[in-house]
Amino acid sequence: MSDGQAAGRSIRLLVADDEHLIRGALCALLGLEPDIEVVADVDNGLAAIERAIETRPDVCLLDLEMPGADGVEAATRILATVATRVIIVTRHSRPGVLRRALAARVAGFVPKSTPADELANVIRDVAAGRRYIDQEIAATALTAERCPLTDRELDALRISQSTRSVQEIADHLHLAPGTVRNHLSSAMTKLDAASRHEAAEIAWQQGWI
Amino acid sequence: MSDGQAAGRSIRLLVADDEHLIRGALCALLGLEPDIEVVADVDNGLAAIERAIETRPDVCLLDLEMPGADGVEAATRILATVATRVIIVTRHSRPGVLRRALAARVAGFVPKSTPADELANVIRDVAAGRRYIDQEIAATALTAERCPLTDRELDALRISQSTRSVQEIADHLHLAPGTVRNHLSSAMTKLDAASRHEAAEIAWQQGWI
DNA sequence: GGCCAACCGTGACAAATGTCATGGGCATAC
DNA sequence: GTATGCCCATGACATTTGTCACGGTTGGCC
Repeated sequence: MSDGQAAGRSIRLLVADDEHLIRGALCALLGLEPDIEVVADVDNGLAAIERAIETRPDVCLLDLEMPGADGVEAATRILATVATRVIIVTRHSRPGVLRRALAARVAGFVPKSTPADELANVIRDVAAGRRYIDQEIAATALTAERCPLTDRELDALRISQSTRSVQEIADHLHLAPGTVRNHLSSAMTKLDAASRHEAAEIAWQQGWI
Repeated sequence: MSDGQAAGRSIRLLVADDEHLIRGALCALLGLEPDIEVVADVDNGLAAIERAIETRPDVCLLDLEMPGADGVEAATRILATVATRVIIVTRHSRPGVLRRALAARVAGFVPKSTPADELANVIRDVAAGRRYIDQEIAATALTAERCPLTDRELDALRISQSTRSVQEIADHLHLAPGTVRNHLSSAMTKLDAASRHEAAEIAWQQGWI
């Protein structure tokens, strides 16, 4: 596979973003570029996977925040099946997500604050086989320290996001309530949080859960 | 003021959105419409106010979520100075914000899920002096019951957003801790929340604080 | 006037939450 | 082998949080 577009052939692009306004604008704008052709546009992650398999685009432009499957998950499943390249576009770049994305063999990672004409260049770069990671995001990702939490602490935090009482968390994990409180307390200390909710929030921001 | 654009004159538009990618795309796309001319584009609320005063556009398209001044605040200050019309674009439409927006004499209110070509029509409608409120948002705003919280409950919730302990809230309000807990408890009951944080979150979602 | 409802402020009480000290298991280092 | 360090699990303890019952004030209504 690899470079399917020699000079003269246009880049076949799939666009996935759940906001119609933005997706429509992107499609229209990128479609104007002489060397880019939008072959599919969808509004959720699952549809992105399906259409990518159908249309086999050269490049997939995926929003990170989407219903169905988020950008990284969609990327993983697309790349497992189709010979294509993926660019993730994101609004808030939680450090740690970049790590996940790179692990998923994503070729590009840009924030939505990127100017539109620059995005076209990123698409060309990626289609040509290069990688493009936004400077800013890369810097914060490097600065971001590694996750200091243990497995159990992460488990407890993850469940505490969707649950109200410690007892419920304990039930899920088959642990005594005191143990759960202990893990949560430990996580709170490490993250300098005042409550388990805040700790979970921080861990989420960092992309650890 | 009012209808500055008889047939033949193009609609002069200001676009404010903090995400370059989207703003760029919007400007380019709307600029393609024969009867729309983008005369200014900015990335924050304060700049929107300045440029609106300078360029006196027919219509201002403002993102609700912006640094500096949010869409409604910018709209208020623009409309106090310039004879123009404002359309607010939003991602998550908290009910209650619509109320604020209408009170600020905003002429249009649309979600980002609006297709791009429809947005152009909304701009034309608004420029012609009509109003356009998205059906969906209007419906949820009407469905949304009036705020059941009392003044003190709102005070307590507001402060609890930025503060950690009940004691601090009590200090701010010059009340006994027990009193604050009481107000918060009352609010929690009314909003069916399990913690003051959740109650504050709900009140915020509803646009009450 | 008396009655009623709503809001505010307060402290006593019960439940939940977070902290701490302890012990077991399992690696790696000496 | 022993020692050290880390993670896990647990129960006892103190603090924080939410609930409840009470009294005071205000304003509308008969």
